[in-house]
Amino acid sequence: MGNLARSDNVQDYYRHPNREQVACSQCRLGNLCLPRGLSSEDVQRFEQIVHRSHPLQSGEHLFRQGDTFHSIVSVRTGCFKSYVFDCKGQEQVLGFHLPGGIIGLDAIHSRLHPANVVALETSAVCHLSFESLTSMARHMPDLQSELFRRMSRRIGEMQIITGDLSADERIAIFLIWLSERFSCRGHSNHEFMLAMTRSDVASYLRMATETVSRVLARFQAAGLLKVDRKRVTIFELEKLRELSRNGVALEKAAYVAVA
Amino acid sequence: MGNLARSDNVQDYYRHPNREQVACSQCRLGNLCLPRGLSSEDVQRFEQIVHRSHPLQSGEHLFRQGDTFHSIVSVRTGCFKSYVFDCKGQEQVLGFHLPGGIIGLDAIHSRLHPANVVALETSAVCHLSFESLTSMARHMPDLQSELFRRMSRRIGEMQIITGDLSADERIAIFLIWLSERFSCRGHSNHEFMLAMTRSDVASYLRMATETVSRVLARFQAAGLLKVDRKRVTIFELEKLRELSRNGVALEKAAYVAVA
DNA sequence: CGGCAAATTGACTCCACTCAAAGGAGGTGG
DNA sequence: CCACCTCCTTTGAGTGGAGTCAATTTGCCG
Repeated sequence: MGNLARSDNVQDYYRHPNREQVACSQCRLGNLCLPRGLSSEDVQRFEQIVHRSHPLQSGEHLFRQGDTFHSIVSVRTGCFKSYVFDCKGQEQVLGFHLPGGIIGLDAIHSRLHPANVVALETSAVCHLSFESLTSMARHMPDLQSELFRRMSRRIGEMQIITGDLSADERIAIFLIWLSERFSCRGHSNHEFMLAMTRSDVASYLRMATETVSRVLARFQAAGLLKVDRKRVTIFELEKLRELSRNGVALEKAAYVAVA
Repeated sequence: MGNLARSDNVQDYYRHPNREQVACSQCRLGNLCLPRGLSSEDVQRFEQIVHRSHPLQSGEHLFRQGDTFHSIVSVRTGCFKSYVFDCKGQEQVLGFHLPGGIIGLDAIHSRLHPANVVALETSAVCHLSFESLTSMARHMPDLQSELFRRMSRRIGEMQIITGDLSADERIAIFLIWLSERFSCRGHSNHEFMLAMTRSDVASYLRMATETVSRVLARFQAAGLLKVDRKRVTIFELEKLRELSRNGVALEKAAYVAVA
């Protein structure tokens, strides 16, 4: 059984003698994080504005909706979800944040966090004072452009997710997204743990919890993957990728054949 | 009959003796545009990187998908839509760009324009070399933060649109969005022209063209508004706003802060 | 072991899509 | 100026995908 993504957050934390004091230059995130492309000199200056807090336990909130915005947060290990409550009091998941992800880009313009952000498992983060960050960016063109790149990429990503997609497509896209996020951190791209519940996924993908169950069951019946509670094992990554790209729903025959 | 938004693009163009050479300080967009909050000195320096091209006619493309990214574009007058083709060759509308809007924020990270952008009516724009813009931003904190604010706001906006909304809610949100965009430019907030076709709206809101027709007909039957081809007259702005709020709980105030 | 939340499964319902056809509106050319 | 054509829009009828409601089942944790 390979590296399962979920467990390494805690390992990470206790493995390093210095705990929160892991230098950016030593960080396993490497160039997934903001200092990407900076000279080692600049990385050192960058580190001076990094504040590494204690890990958050599952269920602990990083931000609450309405909190004043001071710093953006880079996820080192673990997983977060951001969410709001709609007018009916229903929780609405806006996104998941995995290591390398940056939280708080949506809070800059109003200086208020527009959403709640909660840890879904034990998670470590780095806080970056936004004021320091921007003033530093003025003297580090690479940092400034990395910030722009990040925000731009997020805008592009959201344009895709917004698309008019079937339940099958949404699930496929979501699984591929997870797979790629794990693989670019050196984990298996076909076996991983979901940190979030089915209803988190459902809310994020704007569908009913039951539909998530049913689609996963259908994918499993078709031999694309196996789900055992939180553990997902993908057998046919390429077919899944095709599904996510292609937008063509699986033929019902395909399910029956294997079932 | 009040100021109808659609007609003033052409009027604007021929009204000014200098045509493309309208200075930022004289521009009717005022603080809807990027130089918002800059000192008059800085505005003058800002103007030096502004390139004002001839107006585009309806149907002319500003960018094509895959074009290399050089500059972002501020819409002065008119209306644009950005769109891509999905795997089945279907056009997928990603957004509409009205005066004060900025086009190209999604192209920064890949240095390629991810979408086509076409004028829906005669439209005037200002091109801003992104390289010049960012290097200038390093010496103008207000400009830098305005850039960050813009991108942040866009991310927040998209989180809302992504929501799990009924056809009625989507249409209501769309109409309110238009209304607010027009009113903050000094136009009527209850009577305006749609620059886009029903199927553009449908594609943008991820629904069938027929559904747009039906919902508008239903709103009209309910006395909320009147539609006559492209002209929309809203009678019950508040009820419409209520409808649009029904799905979303994000603090609207944060986002409405002038689009 | 019991209590509880998460997940699954089935039955039924409904909103929005598809298919189809009939009006307009506007543009073009004779 | 009218006839014609094309694209946009509207309206109707029928269908289906995903939601809702409800009943279990499963796993987790004290």
